[in-house]
Amino acid sequence: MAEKSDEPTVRKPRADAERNRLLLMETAKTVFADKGSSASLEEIARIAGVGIGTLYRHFPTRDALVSAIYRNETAQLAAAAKSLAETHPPVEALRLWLVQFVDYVVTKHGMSEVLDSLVGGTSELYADSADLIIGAVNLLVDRAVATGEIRLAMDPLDILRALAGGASISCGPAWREAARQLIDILIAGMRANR
Amino acid sequence: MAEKSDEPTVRKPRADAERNRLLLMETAKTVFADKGSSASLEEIARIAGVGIGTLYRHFPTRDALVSAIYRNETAQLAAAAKSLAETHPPVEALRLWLVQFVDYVVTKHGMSEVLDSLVGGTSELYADSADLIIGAVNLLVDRAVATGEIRLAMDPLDILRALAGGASISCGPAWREAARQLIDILIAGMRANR
DNA sequence: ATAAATGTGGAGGGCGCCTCCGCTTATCAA
DNA sequence: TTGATAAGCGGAGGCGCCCTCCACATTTAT
Repeated sequence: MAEKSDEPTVRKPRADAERNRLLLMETAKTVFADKGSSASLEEIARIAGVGIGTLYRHFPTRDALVSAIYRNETAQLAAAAKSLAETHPPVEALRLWLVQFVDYVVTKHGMSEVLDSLVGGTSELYADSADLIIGAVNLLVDRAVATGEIRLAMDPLDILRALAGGASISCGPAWREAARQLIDILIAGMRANR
Repeated sequence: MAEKSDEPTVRKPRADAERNRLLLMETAKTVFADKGSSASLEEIARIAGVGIGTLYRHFPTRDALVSAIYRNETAQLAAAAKSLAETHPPVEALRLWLVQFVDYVVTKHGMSEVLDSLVGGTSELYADSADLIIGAVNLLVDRAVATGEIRLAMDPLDILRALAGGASISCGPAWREAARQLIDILIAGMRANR
């Protein structure tokens, strides 16, 4: 046996396949940004210059495509929680991260798939990305609760739902500003020191 | 001229037309409740036993249909603001109304058209319903601000956006509970007495 | 060079949206 | 009651999108 010990045959993935995958993701990112998340998948394939079948092979569902596009950014957002936690006092870190979260959501202007993926909870496909976000917000909230600075009688995820949901209704820069105010109000409302 | 002075001919609206209009609204309400807001309009027409053309005559867009269905309930919700304002202290009235607002939204489980109509702002069709809601929340917030009990540095509508948006992501009873907590936190955060 | 695995592309069936227009039915005047 | 006529009905049909499927092309490994 000249193969790897556990797999009968391992073959280098075809070069054209990987090329098409990346091409589709780039094209989709542009088109989604232009036309919103409901853009036609056939149009994306057309613009990318590949057949519709190819798109579906790489991304069996619309969600899979969207998820793939934003996986990196999502991971970054989650990572930011850690670094904020290390460099800021608990409540301030939480506040800053929530602002970043809103910015992240707003730039995807109303892509309900993205939101569902992060905080909706039903989609299996997104489990990993969602876990990252959930872990991030829990880390920050737990820290702030541990110092006794804030109290929280609800799932932190629901705060994200409110912030993200607002964006899905009134997306764009206006919500960005509104959400900042909202975050301040929420933080104030959660503070334990009356 | 035996007719009205300004109109050449006024004729009683046909009885079957009005019948079909009501039938469609009832059917649509049921179907939307069952299958969500993206249910097929053709299916609604089929179940109602009318042609698709008839549906489109009465309700030129999906929004028009949804809007017609919930116009009454929306008006009631708006009216509740007035009666709460008369029977409760300002902040409590606001809190109670927000709870009612969430209940209202949740029962339409994630009908983004409804939400857009109320707080999204772009749709012309809903201007009247939206104005009612905007008037209601402004009334309550203004009252509470006037007594100095709360401060608010943002458009009250944005609070509704957050509450309604959350429902669009995580609809159902779970959000109902979460929103109640959120409302309490918001009220606490808006209180001026530190 | 050749075999085998891997990936491609687009035709095709299904469905929903919406328009258009020939036909039906209710209303009104005589 | 009986036309005349406006008002309304309904569904065929064009379009676009979704997604599957498979004959064919390309790549990799031998």
